[in-house]
Amino acid sequence: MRSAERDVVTYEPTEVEAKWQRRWESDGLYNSDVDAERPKHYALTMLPYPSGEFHIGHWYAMAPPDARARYMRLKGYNVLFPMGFDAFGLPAENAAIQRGVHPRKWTYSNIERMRGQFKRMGTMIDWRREAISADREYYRWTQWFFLKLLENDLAYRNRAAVDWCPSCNTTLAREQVWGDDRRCERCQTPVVRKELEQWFFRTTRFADELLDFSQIDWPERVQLLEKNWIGRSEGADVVFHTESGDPLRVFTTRPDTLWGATFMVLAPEHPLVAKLTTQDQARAVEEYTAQAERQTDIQREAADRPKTGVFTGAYAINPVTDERIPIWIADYVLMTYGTGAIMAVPAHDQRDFEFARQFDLEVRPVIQASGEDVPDGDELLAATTHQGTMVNSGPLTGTPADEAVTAAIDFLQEKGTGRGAIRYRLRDWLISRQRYWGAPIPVVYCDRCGVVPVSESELPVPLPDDVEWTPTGESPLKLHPTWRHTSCPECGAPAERETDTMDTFMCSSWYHLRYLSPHYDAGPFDPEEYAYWMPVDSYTGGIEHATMHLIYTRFFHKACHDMGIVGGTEPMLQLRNQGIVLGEDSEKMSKSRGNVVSPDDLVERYGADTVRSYMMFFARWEQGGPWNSRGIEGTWRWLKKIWTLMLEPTEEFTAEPGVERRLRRKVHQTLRQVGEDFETYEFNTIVAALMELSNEMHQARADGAAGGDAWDEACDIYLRMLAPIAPHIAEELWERLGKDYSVHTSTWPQVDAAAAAEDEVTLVVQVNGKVRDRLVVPVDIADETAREMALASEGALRFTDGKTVRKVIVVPGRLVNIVAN
RNA sequence: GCGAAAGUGGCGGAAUUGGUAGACGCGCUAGACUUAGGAUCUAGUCCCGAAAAGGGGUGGGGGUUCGAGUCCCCCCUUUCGCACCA
Repeated sequence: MRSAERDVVTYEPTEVEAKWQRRWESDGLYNSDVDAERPKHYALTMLPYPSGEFHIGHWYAMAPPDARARYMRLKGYNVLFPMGFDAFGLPAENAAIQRGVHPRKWTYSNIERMRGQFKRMGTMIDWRREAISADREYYRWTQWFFLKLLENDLAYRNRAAVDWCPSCNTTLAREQVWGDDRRCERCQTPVVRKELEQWFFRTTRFADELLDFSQIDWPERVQLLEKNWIGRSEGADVVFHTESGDPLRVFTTRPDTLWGATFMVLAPEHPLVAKLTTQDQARAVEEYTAQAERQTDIQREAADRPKTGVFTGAYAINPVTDERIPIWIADYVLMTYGTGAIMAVPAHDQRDFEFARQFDLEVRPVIQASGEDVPDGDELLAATTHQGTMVNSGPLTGTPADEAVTAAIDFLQEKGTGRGAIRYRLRDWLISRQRYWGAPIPVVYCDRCGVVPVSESELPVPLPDDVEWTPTGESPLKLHPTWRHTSCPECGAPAERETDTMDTFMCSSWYHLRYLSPHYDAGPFDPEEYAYWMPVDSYTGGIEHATMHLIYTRFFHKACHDMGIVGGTEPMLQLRNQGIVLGEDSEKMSKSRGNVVSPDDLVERYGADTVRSYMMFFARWEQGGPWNSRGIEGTWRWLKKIWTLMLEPTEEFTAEPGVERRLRRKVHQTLRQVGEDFETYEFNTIVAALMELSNEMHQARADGAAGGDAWDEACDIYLRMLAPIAPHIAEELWERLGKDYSVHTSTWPQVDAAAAAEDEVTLVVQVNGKVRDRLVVPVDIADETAREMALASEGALRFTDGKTVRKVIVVPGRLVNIVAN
């Protein structure tokens, strides 16, 4: 009966998938709860922005990690695989402006749609733990964290020149300004600089901690990007003085070359410029400064542009030589790095060299390369950076160059004119945004009391729904008729709310904590959940967040650690990055190019299991690559073949023992490989291995193995291995083979090492490194036997004939190389 | 300019980390079965060679080694990040 029925059943993914998705949901199969008895595994994938539609990149980012989380579950871990939405942000507001839909409505209906797409993907997400950053119960705690940072002097307000996107009408963090032409990360509009009073977080205070990756397993590439971004430089702060006595601080990585400093250069915006400029230079300086100011708005152009600058008319005293050296201003010195002023050593710094040649300033070498004469500064063609010995350097003269930096610092410290110092490229994180759709900054301005934090019991400071969001450059909250008016939490007098909202990266800096207990209202997270689940064991997402989210979230966690809010110092122990799925034309997918692949269409045509499997198979996951619309056919065929392979009526069992032994060997070898590849995120070879095994099973069936014990074992193990990858078809076949629900709550099989072991190997016979024969021999063949068999093999004899065997190398159980001439 | 990663069949990609290069899949070729197929099945598919024998082959050139896709040096190309950071 049953087999007759099986005969006609064809694989209908749509039916199978809908059936099991309903069942799993009603059974709460993917609920994860604290269970002290079992080891935990927190698998986290970067939360999506609810843009409206799932694109294929979402599948690529989500499906393989989902498979891995499922694998960990089968391995016996209590797995938490949560999901949520990074729901505040500009696109919602832009949609509102363009289409007149309220950002809230736009965002939440997108979430609705995308949640449905997630469910169709067949993920093991525990939706009870969903967190949405635009929910009041979420941003209440985002605001709470802001207050904590403020309380602990990790948040501050400052008037500073900040990057402003004229199209998004808001300030941007340094990290959100991209490229050499300084464009807005979101809309590509060139940014301008504005002087504004803004909120910052003290990320720079954590620079060294952020550079320490010793406790976490993050890709080298990410570490490097972050190291470059943080840009730590060791050197010295040196105090020069102007002739009129004003201190002029510089930072240098080369204090050893101080004796070669023949002039100084200030950034045009340097505060001392106006004061020290002499009467007769005033006009030139003003003109240059005005021009530089205009230029910063575009950008100060490429590095290979000729140097420009103007003499201020003033002089400084070189603290080590007591010489009088001219002070210039030039736009190659940036106000935003170091102190905005440099000592120029043209003999040993190429930029200073170019400047000196441009304006005919003295070039004085202070390092002599070993075995060479001291070069004449006037004749140098470029700055020299070689090692050697210090010359013309007062007490340092004669010091080997590699000891000179330390010696110079010691000398400065003794003299009291400088000390060792470390500078970073990293800036403090600017978090103010002049936009509506974000978490309001919970601060009130009172004429009498100044900046007053909203008290915790008053949180959240709610975002009003009735706003005009015409972009004006001011926060829409400022234009609201009543919202900003409040009373001072301290003195009760009329006061005004901060009308800026927070950068959405603030929301996403702690979402992994909110997942632990999204509805908890005694704190941002339930400490019990934290104690069990944190830290995140496996974090996956795109590398584009290396210098943004990933720096912010670690800063955030470390700050919370220092404030006693969390116990650990690292939020995510392991990080892995998926690559990018390109269009079939190998270009980035975009609507304008028309090369966008819609996952919904694929799911409709092939089913979620095929799409999931193909996501794992089609490229090396960490690398990504161009889409191939024909390639998915192969994966689709594979699943169909498995279906028939397992459901075809069983013929008579006629297999010889060798067939079963071979089948079992392949099964257990595959099992071993699949397990290893899951550990290392090598998803493509997992699917390849399973394809190989199904080919082998096909052969075994042809050889009459179906119905035997080895066959049954093969099916059983196969389905458990398939379950993480293609959860629906695995569950369906599991049921049809009469096994207990659910395959997803079963266990990962044990490798039978004896079954996996080969009893024969192909011994490669080489003569002078070239393969001349292949012999099938017992796996445990003695080296001496192998050697003799190799020497006697037909292929070897043909090539050793008439030659003398000089040497024979035996690689046990693998290869024999005969050296003969 | 600085830093990093990567170059393997027509294509995506394997290769136990120094030991049979090209697993698996796409595509292609031939055949079978079908009213038909863009379904399914079988066989083949790195290049030269009719075939066998053999030879060549992992961007290019050198080197180390019994043996190199893998290690070292030089060069080329591509991609990414930073970009006058003192």
